[in-house]
Amino acid sequence: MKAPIFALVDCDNFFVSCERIFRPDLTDHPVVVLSSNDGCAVSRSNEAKKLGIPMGAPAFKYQELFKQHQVAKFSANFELYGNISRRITELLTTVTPRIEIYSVDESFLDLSELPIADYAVWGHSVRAAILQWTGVPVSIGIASSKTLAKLASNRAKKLPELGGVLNLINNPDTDMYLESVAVQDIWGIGRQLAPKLRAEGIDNALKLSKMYPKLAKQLTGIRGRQTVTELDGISCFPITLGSQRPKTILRSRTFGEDTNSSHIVESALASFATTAAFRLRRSGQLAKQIGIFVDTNRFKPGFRRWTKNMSYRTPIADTGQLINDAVSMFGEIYNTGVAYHRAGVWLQDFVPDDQLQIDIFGNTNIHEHDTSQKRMQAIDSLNERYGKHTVHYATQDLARQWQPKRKLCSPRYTTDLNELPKAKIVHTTNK
DNA sequence: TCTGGGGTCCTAGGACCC
DNA sequence: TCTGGGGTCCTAGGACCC
Repeated sequence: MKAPIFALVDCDNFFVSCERIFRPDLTDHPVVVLSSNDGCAVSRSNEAKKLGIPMGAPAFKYQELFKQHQVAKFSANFELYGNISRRITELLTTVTPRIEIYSVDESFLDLSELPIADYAVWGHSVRAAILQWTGVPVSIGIASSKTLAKLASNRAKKLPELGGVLNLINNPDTDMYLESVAVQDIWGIGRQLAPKLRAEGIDNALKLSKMYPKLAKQLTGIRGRQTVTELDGISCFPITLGSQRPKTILRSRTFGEDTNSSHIVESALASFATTAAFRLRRSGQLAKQIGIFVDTNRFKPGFRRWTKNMSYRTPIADTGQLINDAVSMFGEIYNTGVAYHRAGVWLQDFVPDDQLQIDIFGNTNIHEHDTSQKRMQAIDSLNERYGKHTVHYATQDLARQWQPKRKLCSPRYTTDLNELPKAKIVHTTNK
């Protein structure tokens, strides 16, 4: 077996880059993409970063700066980003089928078995192909472990002279690159572990790579020890091929406005249960547990959260049943005096939908289960064919007022025929 | 006035059992 | 008032990620 070699392909400022595909006028211009309710900056162009807008910056605190520098703002348009993301991973799949889609904007590739003479040259050609075919700039890191590949792509992003690609395989400058990465910027080292390590005098990746594994385990737990080993060039985290089935599914939103209306909250919960159940069915699973939560505003004094959950003897994926249970659980905790700010539905404790166990007390109603499965299949295929909300449950319609605000949303350029980009034909005449 | 959403894995401690 | 030791399983919460 050959020594493992990984590439991490990481899109630059992904959401901003997606918006720029259709707005070339915004190249070199500061751009931010805002979260739900246009609340926080969740993606920033390099120009916006230079203005000092941090990740997660609350938009209302930066309005002045936005105005002063004419920062272009967009509400997050996940249909667009999801579509661009799929185009990129399809392209990468033609490079090698041994790919792990790590997130919407990052994929690991296993290069061990590929006949590549020069990894840096290979990286630059992949980068150029993605830019040409999708318009999205990426950074590529190549190394013998995932953690080092992450670190390499981070350097490739930050150091312009690298042209977006850094290979650390047999690279004599590896120690220099490790030394230039602060301990809190290492994959797997977060807000809690970084100060602990700094207190031990370990403030960069090179020092961490030389830490005694025993001490690392003691100080940072098993994952921290593995991170140390990975930085030392020995792979601990293998590539995960194929699509993984989720272990929990959560759907939640902050409301457009706080509300104390039970109808509005019920309508929101019904929508969350619907999308969660659809995701559950698409993953080929049934759930044994459903839970709900409702929150007040966490930034206001007296913040509170209420939760409720229930288990099913026979696991289900039936939207109607899940809506019913979500709404009735809310009925048990509803309080007319509360300003509800946010709510959510989660599903967990899954089993594959082809392995329904008959419980020993004879409580499993196979007939009801089969009827439900067929009903759901019919609804899903109608909605796939004729559009998302063709068939839905009435509870969702009781009130739509809970929906978050998205005042600055770009068109769904690539996924809705009515919102295609318009081309302007310019006639030129030769004299 | 205005502060996102969706995940995974690990660990400590309690419940329970022998 | 004293009243073992060890194992497993489960769960809540912590820490991390994008």
